[in-house]
Amino acid sequence: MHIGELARLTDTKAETIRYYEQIGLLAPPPRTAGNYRDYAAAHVHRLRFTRRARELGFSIEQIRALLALADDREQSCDAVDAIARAHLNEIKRKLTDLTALRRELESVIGQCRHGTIAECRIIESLVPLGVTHHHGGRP
Amino acid sequence: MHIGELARLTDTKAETIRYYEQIGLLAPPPRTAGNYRDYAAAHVHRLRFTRRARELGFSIEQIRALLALADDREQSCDAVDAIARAHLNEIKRKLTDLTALRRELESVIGQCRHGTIAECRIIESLVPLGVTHHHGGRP
DNA sequence: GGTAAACCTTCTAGTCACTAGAGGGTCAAG
DNA sequence: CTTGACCCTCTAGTGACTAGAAGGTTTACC
Repeated sequence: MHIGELARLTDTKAETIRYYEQIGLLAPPPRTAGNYRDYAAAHVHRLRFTRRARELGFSIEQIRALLALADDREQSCDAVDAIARAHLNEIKRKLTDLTALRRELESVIGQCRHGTIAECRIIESLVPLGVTHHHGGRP
Repeated sequence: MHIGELARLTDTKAETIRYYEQIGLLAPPPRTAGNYRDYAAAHVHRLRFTRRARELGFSIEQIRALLALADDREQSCDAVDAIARAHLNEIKRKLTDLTALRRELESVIGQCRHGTIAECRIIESLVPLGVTHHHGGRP
């Protein structure tokens, strides 16, 4: 199968597939007489795995590790579990940060009285300390 | 004041300050005889504003707009409000996505029975459709 | 056989917001 | 007069792609 069909089957752009090959995430397929990449079912499987992991937010390096583990069928599943848990912790951390951010931004926006910039509370909120504009004024 | 002191006062690396100057976010200060950047209080204010906005997740382009608005003191505050609200919506969207992600990842991890890779539910969860490995097997 | 469209190839450079490093210049203290 | 802390410019790297240029291949149709 050509790269376009693999792209369709995995919902991935052809450029991304070539990029994955370039960084060694997807094995280079054989080429046709016309130098076209010639993929087989195993590539579809591998790429679907990769894309699904990306959807779940795993990094390329994490996926590289997962792919290596997935091939060693006798090995314990614990290493996989560890990668997934590490990723989950990262997501939880981001959620905490974003939630704090939302609260803060909501508070900032809630103070808007829709007056002029000069009395804008949002702008004021963006200056952390008691630093004020001195537009030609004397300090 | 030299770039190092501005860096300390604003909790920003000197490289970042030079970067902000390069992209036109911070006005180029005058230079000393020895070609050192020579900052004044206004720069501290401006950079604090910028850094605080970055902490709140505003993009450089949003900050560029906010800075332009902040200088026009007669103008209505609504444009500022609009930028902040747009950003808040973006944050809410990310929170939704990330929450869904956490749920999904928790479910995936919860299925781990700590056996071998061959029977690993996490690995299985990473293959979206009913695509299976055929390690030499006949399809 | 000709040709046009759809597909493929490689290579390069752009995105975002910095960060790191090379290779040098300046300045104050001892 | 040298040491060390600071500063300068310029270039390249990060992650995970994405876009575009300039060309080659295949397929469908006349």
